[in-house]
Amino acid sequence: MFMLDLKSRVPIYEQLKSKTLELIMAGVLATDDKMPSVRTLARDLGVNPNTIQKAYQDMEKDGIIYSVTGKGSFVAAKPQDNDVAVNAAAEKLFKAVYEARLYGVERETAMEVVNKAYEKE
Amino acid sequence: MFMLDLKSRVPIYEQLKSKTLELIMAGVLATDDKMPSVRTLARDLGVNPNTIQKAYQDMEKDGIIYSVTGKGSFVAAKPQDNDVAVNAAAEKLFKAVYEARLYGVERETAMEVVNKAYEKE
Amino acid sequence: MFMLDLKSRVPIYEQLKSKTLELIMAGVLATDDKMPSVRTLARDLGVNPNTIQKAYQDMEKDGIIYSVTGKGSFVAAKPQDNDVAVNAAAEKLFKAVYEARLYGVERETAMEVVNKAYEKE
Amino acid sequence: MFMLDLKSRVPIYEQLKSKTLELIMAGVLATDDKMPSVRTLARDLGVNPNTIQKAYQDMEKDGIIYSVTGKGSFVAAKPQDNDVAVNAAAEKLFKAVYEARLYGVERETAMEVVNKAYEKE
DNA sequence: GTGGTCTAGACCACA
DNA sequence: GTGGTCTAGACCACA
Repeated sequence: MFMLDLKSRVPIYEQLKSKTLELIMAGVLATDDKMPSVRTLARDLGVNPNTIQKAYQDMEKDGIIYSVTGKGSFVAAKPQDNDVAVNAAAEKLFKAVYEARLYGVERETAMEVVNKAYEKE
Repeated sequence: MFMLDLKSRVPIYEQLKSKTLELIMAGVLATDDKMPSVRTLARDLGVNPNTIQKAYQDMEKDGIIYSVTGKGSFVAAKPQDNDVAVNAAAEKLFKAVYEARLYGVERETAMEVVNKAYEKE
Repeated sequence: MFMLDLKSRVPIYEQLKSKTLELIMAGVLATDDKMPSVRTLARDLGVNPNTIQKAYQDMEKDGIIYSVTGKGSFVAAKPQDNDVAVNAAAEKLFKAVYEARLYGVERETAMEVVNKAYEKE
Repeated sequence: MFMLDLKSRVPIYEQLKSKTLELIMAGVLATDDKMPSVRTLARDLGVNPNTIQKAYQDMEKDGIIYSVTGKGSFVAAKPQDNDVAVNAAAEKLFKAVYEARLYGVERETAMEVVNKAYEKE
């Protein structure tokens, strides 16, 4: 379920975050589903538990999962349109577009980039 | 020319980078134009020379300016389409769009964000 | 582990970057391993924290490490062939070879230089 | 003779240096040939005289040309194998190769890069 | 605790 | 004069 590319230059914890988000958006992981424990997932993926821990902490901070002491981590509510997380993502996007513009990326090119990112998969 | 907002939460050196890029894209600063010296600009803006130095070194790494020891700093060529810098900016944009999508930002919202960033000013 | 030559003409922050890269390529530092904190390393090496900070920020820009505010700095994935970083390095190399050629360095001499650089150590 | 690409992101003064070196290595410019004056060349190329001045100063420093006050600039001796300039170029090359190696460029790849740079043209 | 930004200096090589 | 490196601090947000 959480198949990652350990050889990619994308940090493992980033991949895990993306993967989890994908599974949530696709409906595979539903609200309040239990996430695998840090140790279990670390063993299954063959990576350092600290790495998993970091991804979980990041996701908790981003409101993607929540943890209950002694019970584990669980999937939080699916991001909705006026969620804090979605707005933060839109804000980040705005900065990226603005900087791309400064570096000479044309509006049309930016639009193509958006389309490419949404068509993929 | 390099008016900055010293009270902004945006780091001074980031503001200086953006401002310089804007001036270059607007044609106010042309290729090989001399930039003010680190010390001069620091004095004029009322900030520490190290802060200006950091901005200049960042810009040199990004290929925005080049510096000649003992002579000063100069404007590098304006970024062109197909340029390394422009492509890197487009690449960064793609990642930002992709992540925004993962967080549930709709394609239409992304489009609006792009338009907003290009309309400004 | 990070033994540096403080008396060398090579800047301390450059030495630290090279050393870190060497440790990563040698497998001593693995992906997601925690780097010593800026202050800890500064104390251990007997240099100013700003100097370490500069090295760390350079390395983060180059994709060698990544830092999480409040948590620390971590080793990014080992550069792979076809990586952006590796390609950028090859690009830089091409320019250096081309310029050396312009200055009258013969092909054989260039080859020797390459062998010398790869034999060392 | 000194046709440059004013739209390239390579600094004009760098292009002028490279072009001059090429012309010298190709035998088009011979030792003690007079270089065009800074003002003449600036007018012919349609660039700022400061840019030409910078290129000339760099080339004089590198021993590619020499200037006689009141008479102008002249082509210096063609770089020979044990020239200071050639050795400096080889030294620069060594550093570039070493850094490329650190970033994960394989020896074979480095060799290919060398061959590509020498085959071109 | 962690990294990120900034001030206020010093000294260096290069021209 | 110019940029480049470095020391010795301070204060900030984030966890």
